Amino acid sequence: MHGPVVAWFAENARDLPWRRPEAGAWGVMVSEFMLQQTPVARVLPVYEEWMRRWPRPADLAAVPPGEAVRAWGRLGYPRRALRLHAAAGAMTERHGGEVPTEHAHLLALPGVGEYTAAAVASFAHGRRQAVLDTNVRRVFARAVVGTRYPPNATTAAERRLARALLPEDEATAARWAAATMELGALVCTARAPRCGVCPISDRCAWRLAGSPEHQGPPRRGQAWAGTDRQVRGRLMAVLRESMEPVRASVLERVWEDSVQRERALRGLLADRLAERLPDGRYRLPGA
DNA sequence: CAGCCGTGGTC
DNA sequence: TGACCAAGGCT
Repeated sequence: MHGPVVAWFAENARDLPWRRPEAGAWGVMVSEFMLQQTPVARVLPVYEEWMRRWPRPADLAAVPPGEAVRAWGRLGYPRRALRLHAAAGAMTERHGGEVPTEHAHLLALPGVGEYTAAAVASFAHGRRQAVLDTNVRRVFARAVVGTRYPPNATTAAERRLARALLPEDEATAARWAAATMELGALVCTARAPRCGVCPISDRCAWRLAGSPEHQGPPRRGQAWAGTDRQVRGRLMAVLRESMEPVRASVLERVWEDSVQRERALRGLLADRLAERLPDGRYRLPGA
C-alpha cells in the first residue's frame, strides 16, 4: 500500500507552514507541540505569530515562561506552552540552541514524548522513524487490522506493525510517515471516513470485512462541565488577558464554589502556570 | 496505567 | 444538542 499512499500524498498534501523549508527544525517542533490535541485550523495563526516573535529556541528561552503561556492563547492545555519554553531552554543550554536530531535526545526534552520525538526526527531531520500518532494508528487499524478504531492506548503490537511497515530507505520512510498521517487526517477520519477518495480502499481490511462497527468498550469521552479543568481554564483566561497582576477578588468571580475554585488555583500554582506575588495578587509566571 | 490536563468546532 | 473529536504527555 506504500505506493498509492505516497502518490496520494504527493498530490494532496496540505501546504502547511511547518512543512515549508523555512520552518526549520524549530518550526516543526513548535508545530508538533501546538498540534498535540489541537486542530490545525486553530494552530495556524498562533504558530505564525510564535515563529515571528521567537524564530529560534534561544529567543523563546530568553523570555519569562508566562510570555509563552500568554502567546499560547486559547490553544488549550497551557502546560504545553510551559514545556515548550522549558524545552527551548534545554536546547539552548545543552544543544547549542539547535533542535537535536537523535530520537533519544529529543525524548529527553520536556513535553516531548514518543510521538513528538519521532515526528521531529522524521519531519524535521528526515530520519527513519516510525511515527505513531492517532491518525496513523487509525489508518493501520482499518487498512491492516480490519477494525474501525485502534486500541485506546498504543500497544506493542501497533509499534511492531509500524516498524514493520516502515520503508527501508530513509527518505522514503520520512515521506511514508507524513503520508500516512495526512491520509488519516484528511481521508481516513474518525467519524466519517471518505473511503470514496481513499487510495487504498480496494485493499483496506476494514472495508473488505464489511466496515464492521466498533467492538468492545465504548471510547470514554472526557468530562468537562463542572470539572477542575473548566475552572482552571477560566482562571487562566483571566490571567492571560490581564497585562497587570490580578487581585484575588477578580479571580473569585470566575467560579461560585470557593472550595473547587481554591483547589483549581492551588493546582495552577503547583503546576507553575500561575504565581502569587508578595502583595497577594496573581499573574502568569514571570510575566 | 487510568486519569488528568483546555478549547472550540462538528454532526 | 450534547457527545465526540483534534499531529499527546505525564504521573
